Amino acid sequence: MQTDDPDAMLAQLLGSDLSEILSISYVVLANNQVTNRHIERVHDMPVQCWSALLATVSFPGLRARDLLHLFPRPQNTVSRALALLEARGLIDQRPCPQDARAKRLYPTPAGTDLLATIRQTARLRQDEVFGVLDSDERATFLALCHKIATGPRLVRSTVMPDQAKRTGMPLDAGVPDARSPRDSGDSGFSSGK
Amino acid sequence: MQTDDPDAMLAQLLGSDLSEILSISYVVLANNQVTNRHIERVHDMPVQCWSALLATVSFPGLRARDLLHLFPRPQNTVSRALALLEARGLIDQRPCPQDARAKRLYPTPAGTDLLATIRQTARLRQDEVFGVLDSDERATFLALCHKIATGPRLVRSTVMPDQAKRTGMPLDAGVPDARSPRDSGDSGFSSGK
DNA sequence: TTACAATTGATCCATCTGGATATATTGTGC
DNA sequence: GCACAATATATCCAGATGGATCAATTGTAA
Repeated sequence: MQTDDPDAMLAQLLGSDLSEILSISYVVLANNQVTNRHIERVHDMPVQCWSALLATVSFPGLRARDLLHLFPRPQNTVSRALALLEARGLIDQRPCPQDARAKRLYPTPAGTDLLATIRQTARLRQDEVFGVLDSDERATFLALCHKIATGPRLVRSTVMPDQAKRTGMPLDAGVPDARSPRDSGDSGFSSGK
Repeated sequence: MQTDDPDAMLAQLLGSDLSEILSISYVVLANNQVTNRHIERVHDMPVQCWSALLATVSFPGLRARDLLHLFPRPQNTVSRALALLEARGLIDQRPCPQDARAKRLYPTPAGTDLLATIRQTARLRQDEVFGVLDSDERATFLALCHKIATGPRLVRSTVMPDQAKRTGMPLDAGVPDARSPRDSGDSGFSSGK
């Protein structure tokens, strides 16, 4: 099937055999373009920073490793985000008495204030994105999202296991690049391997 | 409210005033950790490459700019993804007769084959993620996703406009000044982090 | 025609990302 | 106690990212 209309192409992809993954990814990608860029421009802060700030304000005293569970991202990304938040005086990282390796995170008043500002804009944005649904639909969508989010295979896949290796790739030969040092386990994110 | 259980924290965030945005973002972030890493490991290819390959196989003859509409990403990212796909012999970029600026994209047989492999795995992954829903729920979820995806404010926000400036400036109508890169259509609009 | 804005895609380059690794601490078994 | 694995976080650095810009073309209006 052929078409030249971008909207028709999008509609067709979102109705294909990969409709579910493509649809939800499209929504989040498109929203990220708007939201992340806005927060970056207005507050000079990448997305992982205000995610971390949100969590810290919501759960004062949590540890960096808890953030990995709330916002699945590489561990060093979280570490740097916290360093930035601390450098800006938005959070405090205090050594944990029970475990000297860990640090407990607490928002400063400035951090709490800034988050309140961001939260307000984010709420408006949320209503903008989900406002096309009526309130019953919104409730339904949220409930289904939660069901998906708590599914056991979302984070621990069997069809795409962590230890999968490279396939033969019989037909590349033409790329000078070729060497990639990937491998090994997933530091940080997983609780077991 | 205080808790030390990461699962309880997650549940609480996903039920907060930002529940909808946080929930859908969580699902996609978690899935990306699994899917993108897998494809990268197995096929040595970043996510934007197989997205572009999928689109090219689905709509042979499309132009790079169409990809921006299908997969909202920075324009240079798309440009590089296509260069890589071509270097690997997975697509051809042929000059467009109607418009010498543009190039039309066509999959090679190798590209079509590789996409078939990736598509199969992606389908399995999709069933893994959405399999926690019964088929009525899946249909409902998909329909609601589509409604959200086609909402006019998803891509063109009013609360987070493109021309927003640094902190301190509230969202007054801004300056509808001269040289603002307004696009009535949707060219090079994109870019986000 | 000429001039100029708009559009398509490629490229520059400062910054960011993330896999690997390092450092410090805790826990466990002997 | 000691040795060693596991855990919490920080840091290194090759390579990716993305905002800005460029060159080439097209469209448009005098």
